[in-house]
Amino acid sequence: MTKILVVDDDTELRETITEVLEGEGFEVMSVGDAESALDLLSDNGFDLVLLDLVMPGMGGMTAVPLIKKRSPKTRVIMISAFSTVNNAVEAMRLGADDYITKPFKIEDLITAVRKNFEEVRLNQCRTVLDVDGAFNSLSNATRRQIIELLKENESLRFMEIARNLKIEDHTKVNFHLKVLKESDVIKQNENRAYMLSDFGQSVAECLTMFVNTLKS
Amino acid sequence: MTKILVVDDDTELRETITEVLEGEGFEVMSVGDAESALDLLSDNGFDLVLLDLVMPGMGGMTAVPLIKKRSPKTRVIMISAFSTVNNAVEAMRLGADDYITKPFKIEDLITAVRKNFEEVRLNQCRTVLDVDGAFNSLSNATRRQIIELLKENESLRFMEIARNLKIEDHTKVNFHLKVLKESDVIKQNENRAYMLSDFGQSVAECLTMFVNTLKS
DNA sequence: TCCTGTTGTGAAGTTTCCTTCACAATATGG
DNA sequence: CCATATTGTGAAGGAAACTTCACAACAGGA
Repeated sequence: MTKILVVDDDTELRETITEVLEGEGFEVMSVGDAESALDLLSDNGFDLVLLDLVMPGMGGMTAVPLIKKRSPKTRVIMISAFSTVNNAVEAMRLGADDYITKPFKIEDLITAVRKNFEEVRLNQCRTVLDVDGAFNSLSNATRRQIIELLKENESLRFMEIARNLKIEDHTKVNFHLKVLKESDVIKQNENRAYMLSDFGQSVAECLTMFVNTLKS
Repeated sequence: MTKILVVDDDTELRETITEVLEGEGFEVMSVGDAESALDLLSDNGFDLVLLDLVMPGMGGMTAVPLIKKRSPKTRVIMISAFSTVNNAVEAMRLGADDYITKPFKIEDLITAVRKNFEEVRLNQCRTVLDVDGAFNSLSNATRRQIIELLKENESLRFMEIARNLKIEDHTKVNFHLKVLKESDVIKQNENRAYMLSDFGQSVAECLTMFVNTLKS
């Protein structure tokens, strides 16, 4: 269930937005000022905040970085009646993920909300998969050795790797090579020799960076 | 079985060394020139090379970097009758791990060999354990999220973490917190709130570095 | 040609990791 | 003080990762 928090001092508008979004299947809460919003955010995990720019007490511009600090993965859409390019840019620089101007058609709001969720999902899928693959490769000591070996050596034949690692059972080596190949860390050239892929180069660099950082 | 390669043009000395080291329980091969040594090294996994500095054909000084490039984890002990400080320094700079002067007492040779193996083992134990722990922590997506959360937030209570991750089953969170605590990535303060340890700070930095590198 | 070393596959088996469940000790607010 | 929320433990089951085994295609050298 995706949770949205509406922050606006205009009670009527708040209720309208709440009803509409609940009609779209979201779980919505709303508060009238930024301070209450921040309190709520620290406990409950909201996915998105609709934040009014101008409010009594803390304004939206001040609230954005605080929200982002407290709950970094929560998306923030700024809503403003006093729209200038500068305001919009400033809000985005401070961490807002989107910016829409009042008055807005209710469909535009829904569109903006959906768009932001899609972006979140896309981002997560893309990089999480890559990072997952990389860490999966690196979580195993044998595979780390293979990567380091290939970083030193450009390209190596199967048995060269096996012997260098002093692993008797060649099928064991084969298993890990397969894993590395499936996550695109290594590839085979026309002579069946193994070498790092482009992605593998990055992973190898990260690995040494990592080891160096941990040593110190 | 630890394998040693002796490279020296003096056949008699080679045989002596071979016998002694075999008597000590090592598996020893020997060749009379650096070129043959390099051929052998690419296939078989030697742990240590005893390398004469002066030989007909390729000299030891030239051979050291080639050996290290071909087989980075193999230790190289340089042996020289023409010992000067400069030679020794240069050999070490080129990648030799130790340097002993001819003539030497046979015990000194054995001592040097043993010392080098111990260093290897120590190094491996030390850093491999740390790195292993770190990668073990990072190999799991939930644990990565926890680390990122704690990187943003300084310190968090148990339920704050659970809610932020949207994990219903709190014991699951507890499990991963335990793993992280056991590998010294996180710790608990006096209020039972969780925070990154010093080691955890490094790990967290590595993590973001890693993610950034992979994104590009 | 045969033989040996290389490279590979798929299917057990084994271990390690992760999740879930049942239960409990300790706060903390009303 | 009671009720509820928080925090924690250990054991049992399932899932995923790793290892081992049996077998085979294929190349190159004697």
